[in-house]
Amino acid sequence: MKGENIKEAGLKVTLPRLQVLEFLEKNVGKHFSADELFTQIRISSSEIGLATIYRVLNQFEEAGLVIKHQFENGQAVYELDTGEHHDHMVDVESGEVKEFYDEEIEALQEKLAKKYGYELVDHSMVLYVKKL
Amino acid sequence: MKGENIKEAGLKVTLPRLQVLEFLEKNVGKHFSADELFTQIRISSSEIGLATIYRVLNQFEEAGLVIKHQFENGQAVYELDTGEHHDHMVDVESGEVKEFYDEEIEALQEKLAKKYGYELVDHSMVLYVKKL
DNA sequence: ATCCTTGCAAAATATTTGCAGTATC
DNA sequence: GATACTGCAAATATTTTGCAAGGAT
Repeated sequence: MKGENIKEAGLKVTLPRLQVLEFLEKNVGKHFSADELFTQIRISSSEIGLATIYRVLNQFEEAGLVIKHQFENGQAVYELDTGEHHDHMVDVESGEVKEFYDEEIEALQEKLAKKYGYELVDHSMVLYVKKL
Repeated sequence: MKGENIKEAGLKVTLPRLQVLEFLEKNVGKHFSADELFTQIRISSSEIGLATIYRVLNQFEEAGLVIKHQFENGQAVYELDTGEHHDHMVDVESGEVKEFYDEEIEALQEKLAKKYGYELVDHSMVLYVKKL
């Protein structure tokens, strides 16, 4: 169903919400700022307001539909939450974001938490990199 | 010497710069937003401008005297760069923050960046944990 | 004496909110 | 039809910049 997950979040299935969700679904693994989403959706179709984008993204985040990231550049970016954990690598020169998953790192983090007497609940790791 | 590291950064040793640096030196391991520094320095002494705080912090960051962190709340925070890198472990139940350093993780991050054709410039890692 | 630095105010960014009209259930 | 939602504009919040005055070497 098209707006099933929107409805499940207790939100009405409206055009702006569908547009935002569908755009993110078409671009899984990529990250967009509110302004980029605004521009993209404006280009491909109708009259959407930037404020609405922000409102919808906040509601989606609350509902667990999207993940919000605050990388080092001031602007927050959003991506669809596919439920599959991954970490991020940010090219500090181009701003490009790559996702990656490394079993060794994950295991090491578990081990580290235990070493300090904790259980690992969640983590975030961002590598800031530049091209060699 | 008091303003030695300021001078070494190619900056003139001025009152605002000394005040910011000394405040951070008195609070190693803690993090402050520009606004908090502004308020704190205003309370304890003289007429300093918020814009100056921002300028000084940017210069200090450039010079490697302070580290800037962009946490999840929009406001950037700064801490003195003691030269000792560390990551953070946050107890999700108590809110307590532990700093830690692990050679194996550091090496693995370098390796990972290389694997994707990048040079590691910086990284941030936060482990969210709870007591076992 | 020169050039850097400062504080203030205004500008630039990023995001949120008030409101009156509109669409969804 | 009631209520939630929207777009726009105005309001906030954070950080940067222009400028004239003040300070360091």
